[in-house]
Amino acid sequence: MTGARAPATLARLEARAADLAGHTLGELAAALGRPVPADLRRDKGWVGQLLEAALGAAAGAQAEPDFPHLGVELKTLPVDARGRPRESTYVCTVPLGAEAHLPWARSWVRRKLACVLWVPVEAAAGVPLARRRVGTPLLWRPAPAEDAALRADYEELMELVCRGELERIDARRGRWLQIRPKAAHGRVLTAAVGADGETISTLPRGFYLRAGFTAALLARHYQLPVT
DNA sequence: TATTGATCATGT
DNA sequence: ACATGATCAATA
Repeated sequence: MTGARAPATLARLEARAADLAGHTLGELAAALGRPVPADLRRDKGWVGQLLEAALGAAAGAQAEPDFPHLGVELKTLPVDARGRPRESTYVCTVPLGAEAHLPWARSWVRRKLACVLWVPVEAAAGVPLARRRVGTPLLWRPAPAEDAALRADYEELMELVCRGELERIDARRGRWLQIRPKAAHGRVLTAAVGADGETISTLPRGFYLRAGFTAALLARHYQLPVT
């Protein structure tokens, strides 16, 4: 078997995700008949894909949520021994053309983050991949304050994009939402609008949620210490 | 050690 | 080329 069937309801999805908590990636892989790579260096998406299969997410669907009928996006979250996120979370590509003018309410970012099933996965250095454990899942919808904070970042960043001032954007901008390169390698180019309205070629960028944002989400839900 | 900028695999 | 899934590795 390569994966489970998609849960019919939100309650079933949550229940299935809850059942995964406490199990190791090795156990999941064995149950699904998938080999465990020695490390993630050449297979960075392995953990996410394993959880997709275990939960019955639609595979290879583009520009669609992982569970289209439920409107739910699945995100695994690598966490340290204390349960705090180790990495930022990729959200989506930054629109550099006409889509760049979309207001927050209709933006790609907001759609992606409308309803997310976060699944923490142990990722402490030194713990072998097969022995890493899955944590307790969290189904999340942005609270009004979270939505407003993300909107502020989005508007600040996208204004620069719209003005053709992409060069002024680096990962330091944005309180919670940041923009960073997102490409197979540094020579990839995509079309964008320049400062004088002309078409230019530039490195594709992606929106990422800072680890501090996801840390706050988990802390609020699980009552972890906020250090 | 946290963060930024670069990169890996796969499918359409 | 761009979407999915992210982590790696150099730097601050």
